[in-house]
Amino acid sequence: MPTIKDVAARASVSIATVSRVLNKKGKYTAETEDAVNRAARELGYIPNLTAKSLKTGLTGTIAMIVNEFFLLNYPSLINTAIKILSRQKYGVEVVTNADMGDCLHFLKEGKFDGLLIIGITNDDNLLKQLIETGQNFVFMGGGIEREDVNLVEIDYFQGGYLATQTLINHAHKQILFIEDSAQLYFTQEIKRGYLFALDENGIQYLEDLIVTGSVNRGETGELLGYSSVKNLLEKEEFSAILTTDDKLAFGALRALKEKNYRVPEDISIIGFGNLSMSGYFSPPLTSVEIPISQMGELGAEILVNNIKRKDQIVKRVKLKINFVHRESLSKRLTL
Amino acid sequence: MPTIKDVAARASVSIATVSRVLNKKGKYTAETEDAVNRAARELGYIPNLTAKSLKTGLTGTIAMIVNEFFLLNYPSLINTAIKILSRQKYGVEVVTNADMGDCLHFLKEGKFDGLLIIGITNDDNLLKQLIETGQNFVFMGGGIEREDVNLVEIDYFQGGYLATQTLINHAHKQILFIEDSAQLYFTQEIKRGYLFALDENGIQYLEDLIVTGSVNRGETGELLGYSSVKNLLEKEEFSAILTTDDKLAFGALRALKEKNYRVPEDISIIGFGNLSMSGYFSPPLTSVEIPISQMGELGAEILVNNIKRKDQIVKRVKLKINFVHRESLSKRLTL
DNA sequence: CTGAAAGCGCTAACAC
DNA sequence: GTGTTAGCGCTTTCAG
Repeated sequence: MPTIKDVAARASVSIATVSRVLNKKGKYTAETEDAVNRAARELGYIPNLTAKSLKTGLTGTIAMIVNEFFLLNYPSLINTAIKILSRQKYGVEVVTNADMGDCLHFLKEGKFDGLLIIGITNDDNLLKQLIETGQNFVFMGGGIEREDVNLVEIDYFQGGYLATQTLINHAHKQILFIEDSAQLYFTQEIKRGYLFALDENGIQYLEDLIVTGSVNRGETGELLGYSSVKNLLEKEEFSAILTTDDKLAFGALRALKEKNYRVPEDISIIGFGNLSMSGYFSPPLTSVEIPISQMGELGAEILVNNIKRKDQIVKRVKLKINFVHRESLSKRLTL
Repeated sequence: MPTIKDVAARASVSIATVSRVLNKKGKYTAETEDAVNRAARELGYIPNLTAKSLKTGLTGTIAMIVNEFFLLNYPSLINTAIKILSRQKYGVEVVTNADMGDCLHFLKEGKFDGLLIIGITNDDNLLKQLIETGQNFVFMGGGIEREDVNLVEIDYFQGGYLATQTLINHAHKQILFIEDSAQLYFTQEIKRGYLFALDENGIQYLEDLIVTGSVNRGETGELLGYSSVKNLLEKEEFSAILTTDDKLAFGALRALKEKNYRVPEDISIIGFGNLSMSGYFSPPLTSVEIPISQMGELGAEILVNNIKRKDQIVKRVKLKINFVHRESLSKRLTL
């Protein structure tokens, strides 16, 4: 691999001059510019990024800390973030299964110019240390109490509340709630919305109508939805189902079909996430759409602004959900 | 941020000694070991990765070059690769929309220890240059003719052939073929299999029964499947559908339902990819499963072995597909 | 067993 | 306008 020295030698100038013209900084004549560019081209010279980083303290790469659930279920989040970031000449390293301690480590290693963190469990002590590094990072998804960190969150609570309220408005009282996992923040928030709506309408929630899976540990959402509904259909009475993600709903739909229940005539169902295929199921699934791409976009933009402009203005954004009415929901007729 | 100098000063040793004990290389007494470790701990010292890289020439990060289609539709590929690679202490930078020229650039920049390349269009000249760098990389998905590069491919051709043959065995002759895009390699291969099977059975293929979308440019697969079938149902005669990915099939399924066609009684349909929800549609979708996780796993392992053991043994693997029989397929009854 | 010193490839004062 | 030089923080000979 040729280095800046080789280029300098070939162009008969000093390495400083090479650096100047290649980075278009400082002054030089048109002739030296030509000579340097030609030498560089002829040698196939590509500047070594590591050396540059060591000198500048900037690596041009962002770490995206994301849990497996989001990576597998909402790849558009990552895709969008990468798009925005690469447009600004940043590379994106995707890290899964990291905790806040790892984040701190990453920042201290100097490998990244910033962190985009999604769906991590908070730890106030570590968060404090993160802030103290003075480095740039933004959290996504929510679950961070402190007001002095960048946060782009989605109003999952509102989603859970709205979905439940809609069901109640359609005369449903016994609503089966299926969640991917009790560990995931968004799941907790949706449940909080569900319970809140129930409570507000004077409906006592039933322990038996809340099913908790462990989808973040390999189990597929479809299977969880399928088997819970298949089991509970015989044991419990309910006229509607709310799930924390559409895949759970897909499974539920199938269980219902196999047991000869009609949707929505016998049982109504609302999913979460509005996946691309949700409108193509039969019946098309009513779902709470979450602005996942927008979250990635905003998060990336805030991070870049923080890094580039050094504006240490903390941004906190709460994104609204969008209720997508389709055909899996109707007024309660049975029970 | 404390540097190795600070640790050395605090432990009253030289920086060379600090480096030795922190990397457990060379010799040192138990006392110096303790002193250094204590100093490092007390200062919260984390070695600077950039400096280390500049010295060693190794960055500990792999670039995963992946097109948007794979990122969005098969996130498990990325997830698996990250898992394997991070277990070996490698970070993974995910790059989308890169071509082979970019790959070459990446290698020369020295930012990566290796490349994992998925679904990129080949360019023999650039490939040659890639090889000449002497760096490590492995291709995934196929489309590389040269025998002297690592390649983990999936036998898409066989998948397309088998699916079509199965349809023909079920007395289907007019088979609608819907592909995401003519640009994508796997799509071309599936089509090749489709045409081959047709030809082998003496069935003339019909231009009008081949629909080509541009899913890699933002269009959703479901919509493409839906609208093509909805249109063609009135114009063309066919008793079966084969799609290059399950999302297309989901759309097709919906169009058929809306037009009151029964699946599989009136029309049979086979998808590709066997997504997690494919078995939960109604009817459950017959699909050609592709070993996408396994591809990521193998690719990552081959790459790591190449880097670590410096075994320049070129590995070429062709992974088999797995036909998943479900209920969207039956013997032709109509037409 | 430990320290001094060279140097990875580059950028940015600073002199000329 | 251009060259010299001092590092960025680390690893690794090479002496001792």
